[in-house]
Amino acid sequence: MKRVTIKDISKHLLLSTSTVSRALTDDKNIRKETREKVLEAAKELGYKPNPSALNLKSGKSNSIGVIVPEMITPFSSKILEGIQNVLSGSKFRVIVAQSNENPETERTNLLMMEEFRVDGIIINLCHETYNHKLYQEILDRGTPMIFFDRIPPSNLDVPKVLVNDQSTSTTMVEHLISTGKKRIVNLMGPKTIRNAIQRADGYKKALYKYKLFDDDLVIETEGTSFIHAKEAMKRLIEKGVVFDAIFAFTDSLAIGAMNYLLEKKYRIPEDVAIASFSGTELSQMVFPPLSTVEQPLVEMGETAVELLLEKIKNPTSKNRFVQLKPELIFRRSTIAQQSHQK
Amino acid sequence: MKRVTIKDISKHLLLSTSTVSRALTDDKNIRKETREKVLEAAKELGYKPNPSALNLKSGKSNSIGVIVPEMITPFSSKILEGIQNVLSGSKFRVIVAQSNENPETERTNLLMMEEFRVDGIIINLCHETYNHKLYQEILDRGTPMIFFDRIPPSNLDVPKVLVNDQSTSTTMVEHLISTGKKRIVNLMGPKTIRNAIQRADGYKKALYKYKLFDDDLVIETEGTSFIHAKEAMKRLIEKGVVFDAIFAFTDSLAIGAMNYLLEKKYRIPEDVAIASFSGTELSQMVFPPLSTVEQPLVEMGETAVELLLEKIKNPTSKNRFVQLKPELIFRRSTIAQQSHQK
DNA sequence: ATAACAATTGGGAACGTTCCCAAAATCTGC
DNA sequence: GCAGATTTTGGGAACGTTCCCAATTGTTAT
Repeated sequence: MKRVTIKDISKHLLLSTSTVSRALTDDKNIRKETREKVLEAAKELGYKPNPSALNLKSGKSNSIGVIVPEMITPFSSKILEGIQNVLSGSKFRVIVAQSNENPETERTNLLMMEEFRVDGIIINLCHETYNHKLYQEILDRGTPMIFFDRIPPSNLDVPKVLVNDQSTSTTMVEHLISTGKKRIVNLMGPKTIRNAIQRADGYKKALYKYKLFDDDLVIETEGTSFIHAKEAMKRLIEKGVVFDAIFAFTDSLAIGAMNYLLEKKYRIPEDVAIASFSGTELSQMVFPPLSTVEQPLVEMGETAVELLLEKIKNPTSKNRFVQLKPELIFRRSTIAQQSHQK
Repeated sequence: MKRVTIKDISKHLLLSTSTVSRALTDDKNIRKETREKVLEAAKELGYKPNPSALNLKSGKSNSIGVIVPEMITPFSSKILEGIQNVLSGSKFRVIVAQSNENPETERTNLLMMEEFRVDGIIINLCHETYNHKLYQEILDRGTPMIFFDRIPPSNLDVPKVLVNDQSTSTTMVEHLISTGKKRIVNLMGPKTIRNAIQRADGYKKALYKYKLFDDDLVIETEGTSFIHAKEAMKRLIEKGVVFDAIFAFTDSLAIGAMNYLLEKKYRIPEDVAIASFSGTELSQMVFPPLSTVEQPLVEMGETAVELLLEKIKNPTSKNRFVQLKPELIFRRSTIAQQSHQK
């Protein structure tokens, strides 16, 4: 299975490899007729450039690394869709790795990508601080990185894409309040995730404003899976906390909580209303469908690559911080009637 | 950001590049002390081999392409987990592409991977026949391919991994029958997917056996998303078909159908029991949780890479066809009581 | 027709490795 | 102590490309 190389073309046409290369790279220093002849022969012989040779020459791998904490929910899938949208047809390939919510795995993935000399990395962290030093090192060694969704603390000056977690959370919690709920639980994710804290802050702001805040209402989960939400709900109920609504950190947590409550014969939303934050199909796949903060995930992916391409093109460009606008979608988990449904 | 090369080491130690290379590749023709000296220097200088150079030399890219129809459900994610399990720590990198259930995109992905000279491709088809010729061409040009889950017709002699769709479906449908259901709908996927037909065959076998078959009970969906299931259910009900159970092609379809019915105030499983086929977390994320045929997805991924590595090592090895054993899990969507739940 | 210049082409180094072959160093046994 | 065998090292081609520089061809103005 010998592959056609530039040399094969040059032999076939009795031209030098330089000339063939010129034709293929659209160099101006070549006669039109020659170029056409070469392109024709290339097509006829089925020539495909050898990426490794290109990479070796240029020192660039023409590939972009994407690291995500998980792919169990459609969240990352949507982001990837956005990334592919921008990159399809370009010279860049995408290499994807999952950290499985484990900072050590994230570390391995990062080093693997760097070793592979990707032209840049797009990453959604799984722990706010654990690999902080490594990010800086990789950046210093010259690989640009873009952060989205779960971003690092602000003392790391890097391009970022995300939505305004705090103010959007406030709005969503105010919606719960507007439906008459007074005892709203914040099912927050682990504190090692920045957004969990941001969204909790937004929640608190709303509760303070309406003088509804109570420490007992805030409960932290140990992880981000629906199972962790069930555990947390169990704890909450055993503790005897009274509540009539839940604002959850993500769709998965909201779903775990909702199922636990349905099992215990609670009515949603009459007994307990549930709102979440995410933007994945999951919120529509359960019953009743969830009111949620729908983040523009595809757009987030697109934006992230664009920021990266900008950085690759011009490494000294300023680090931009793009904030996207999420949409609040009200569904039956907070509103009993059929109206208002998307 | 100049990277450390073998030449840097050789200059640093006043050795030839050949010797350094020998030390690094664990060649026996080298003095122990020399090797140690080199390895130490390599570590000290932070040497990392340049993959492109390796690839150029060997003609291999040390990467494996994985093509999946979608990543909205956790199905592909589980498969990837298995693939990563086997490959992590190996020299192979994984490149993932989604076909978005579009055979044309699948085609582009395949050609892209071939152009990138992946060492092999692991694929889950999105259409049984559309790219049939291309598979053969790629195989003929020397890139091994492994098929899993949705496989091509048997006239393509390739390694495959899957579960026994037909007989397992029969068993699951018999479970529905055993709970007293008599009008069992087969919510089958599109006929362009082999497994949809296989599972439908298994379904039919069970219904024939108990003399319960009725053409009206079989309904094809236009796609594999939960929305397609809702559409199909709407059609079915408008047609006036009476039914008391559903056997769905996948979790997503089952969920779509279930939500549609919950919305219409059907009780699950009392009015309509629902069973599906898949093995993803989705079946546990909904309420009531779904009885489903749980496929060993991680194992399926692992097996697929193993078959591929076998093929890469020995291209003329026989094409194996591995059939994995799924597990039937009975949950509340078919059994009202709390017992029997996993 | 010819010098001067522009357009086009060819030769060959370079990217970072491996590996074949030859050279050098070391080790045998007598 | 030396021929011959063996171990260890170095030189340099090769993988497929690009790109600099030089060589060739074509064009223009005198």
